[in-house]
Amino acid sequence: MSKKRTNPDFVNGVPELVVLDLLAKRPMYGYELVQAIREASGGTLEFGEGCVYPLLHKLEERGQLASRRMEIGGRSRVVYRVTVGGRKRFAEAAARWREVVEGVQQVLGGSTSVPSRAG
Amino acid sequence: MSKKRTNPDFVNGVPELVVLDLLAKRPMYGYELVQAIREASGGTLEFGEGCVYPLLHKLEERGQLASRRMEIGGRSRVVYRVTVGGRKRFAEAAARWREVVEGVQQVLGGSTSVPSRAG
DNA sequence: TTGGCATACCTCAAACCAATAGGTATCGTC
DNA sequence: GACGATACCTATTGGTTTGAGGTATGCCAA
Repeated sequence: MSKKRTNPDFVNGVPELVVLDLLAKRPMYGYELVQAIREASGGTLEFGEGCVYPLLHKLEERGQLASRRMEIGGRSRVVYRVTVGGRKRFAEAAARWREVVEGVQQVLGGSTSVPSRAG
Repeated sequence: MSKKRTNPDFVNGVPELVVLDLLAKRPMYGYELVQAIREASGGTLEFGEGCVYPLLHKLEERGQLASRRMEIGGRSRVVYRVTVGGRKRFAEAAARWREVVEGVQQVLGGSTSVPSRAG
C-alpha cells in the first residue's frame, strides 16, 4: 500500500463549486449528485460520498442549500436545492475560480507552448 | 478578527505548479520568487514566504529543485533551479491542472455565461 | 556607534479540505 | 434468510496554505 493522497491535485473548493452549479440546474439527492459530478465532468472530477455528503450538510448549515425529503422510486430521498444565498455563493466562487485560472494562465502563459527564448 | 482562512479558494498545488514554472524560466531565490509569483499573475496569486520556503525545501528533497548559494548584490542568496525531474514533475502537474480546469469547465459549461462564439 | 527599515531566510501551530474506510438501512432477487 | 446495489452518514487521516514569529545582514540617518 502506498501513501494515502488526500489532497492529490488542484481540487480544493471545486466540489463546492460544482455542487452549487449542478444543484442550481436541477435539484438532486446526494447519491445522484456523486454520479452527476462524474458524468458532467467526463470522468475527470470524481468526489466520493465522504466528500459530497459532509459538503451538502455544510452548505445547508450556511443556508446555501435547502433539503427536502421526497418520495422517489417509492423511497424517501433527501433532495437538495440551491437557495438564493447559494446562487450568490456560486457566483462568488465561480468568479474566484476564474481569477485563479487566469492567474495561473498568466504565469504559465508562454511556457506551455513557447520554446525557450534567449534572455 | 474573524476566522482564519487557511484554504481560501482553489489554490492547492498551484504554488508548486507556478514555482516549477517560474524557476524553469529563470533561477531565482526565495524572496525573489515570492514577488515573481505575485507579479507574473498580475497580483491574483500571492503566496507568502511561509508557503514558498517550505515548498522549495520539499521540492529540493524530492530532487526536483537544486539550490546553490550565489553572491548577488554582495550577499549570498540561495538560488534554486529546476532539475530534469522537476521539469517532468511540472509537465505532469500542468497536465493535471488542465484536466481539472477542463473538467470544471465541462460542468459549469453553460452556466457561467460567456457565450464564446469562437468555439 | 546606535537605531530603524527593508531585504532575505527559516520554522511552527492552526485551520481547512478531500480521501479513505467504516457503519447503517432499504429494496429486489435468489 | 442471504446477498448485493442503492442511499445516507460519520470519524479519522493526510496534506497544504496561512499567519505569525524569529534570526541575520546591508543601508541610511542621527
